[in-house]
Amino acid sequence: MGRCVAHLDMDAFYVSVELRRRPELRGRPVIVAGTGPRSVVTTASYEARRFGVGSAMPAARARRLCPQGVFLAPDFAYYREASRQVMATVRATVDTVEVIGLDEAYLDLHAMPEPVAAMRRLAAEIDRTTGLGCSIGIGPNKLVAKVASDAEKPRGFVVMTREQACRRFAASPCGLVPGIGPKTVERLRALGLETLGALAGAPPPRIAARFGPRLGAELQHRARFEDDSPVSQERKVVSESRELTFDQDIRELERLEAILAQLVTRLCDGLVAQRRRGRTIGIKIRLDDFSTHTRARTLTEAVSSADRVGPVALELLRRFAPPRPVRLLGVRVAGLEPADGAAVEQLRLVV
DNA sequence: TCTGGGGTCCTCTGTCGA
DNA sequence: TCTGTCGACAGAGGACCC
Repeated sequence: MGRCVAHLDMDAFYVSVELRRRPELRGRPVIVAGTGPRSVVTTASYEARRFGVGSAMPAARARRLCPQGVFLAPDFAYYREASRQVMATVRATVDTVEVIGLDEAYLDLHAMPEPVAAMRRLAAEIDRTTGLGCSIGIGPNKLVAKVASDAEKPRGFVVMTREQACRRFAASPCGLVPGIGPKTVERLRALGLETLGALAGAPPPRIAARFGPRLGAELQHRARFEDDSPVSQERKVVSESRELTFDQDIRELERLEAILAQLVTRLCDGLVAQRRRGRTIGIKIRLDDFSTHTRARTLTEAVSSADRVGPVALELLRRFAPPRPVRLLGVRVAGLEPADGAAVEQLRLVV
């Protein structure tokens, strides 16, 4: 029996969760976005999307496009709780569940006798127990399932073979499939390849000449909806970071140092609480021209406390000596491991 | 209209030791 | 002893995702 994978994607998740506690806003354009002058839209309701508002758009632009929109500040603790509720319902139906973020999951259905009927029941069950809508795609691999779940949102339910996906999306832009982002779309366009069908059928040497043999082959696999990546329940956390974009750019090194110290404290409090530590300390700096720079140092032993991480981060910042005003500052600890021989399971992210 | 926060993974390059 | 090669690793940048 071949593989059978479902992708479950909650519809406009953050907005839908907000509407549960504010039902009077149903039917109105609701936009979850940060409050600062440089914040972006996290999620927009389908009513707001009709005004051209979309995820990752600057909130200021969203306000101009949709002045009558209801803007809500994100409440991630509330969304996490809603996500736990949804995923608990999913796990009650399916054994192998790979959770992606708060609102998505891949489900391995190969052992399920009637997977399509089971997924229809699951969507209804999520609606009944949480009041939230979802879209589900089912296919022979994660790639087909993912694109299928996106195809008819909201409350979509699409079942496809790989061949059907190839036919249905042959004329779609290459950026439709995950892993082909805006930059790659541009490079493909420069080769005259605008659609998935064109990319899938292009001579491999031509793609390899532009993208290298590995990435080139990978792009063509995706265009043909070929994907053998497993549905894996556990994702290993390899790094943790805290970063902050300032409302206004900062020039003074002393102010940056003080903010860096706060970020280190926030990061290390979390690491210590989770009994994790790491060997590589890094900083991230985005300048006012939006160029991003990272500096890192790997220590001989893993650390987690602010008084060990702080001085390293500070020295990296001083050595970089930002040549222009700074818009974002971040700190990161990578190469994470358990702090005290604790079980390896502590490194696993089980959302 | 300028572009968040928190992640993963890949590529390229330089260094170092076997 | 010198030189070339190779792999591992670290560092930096970038693409991409939710």
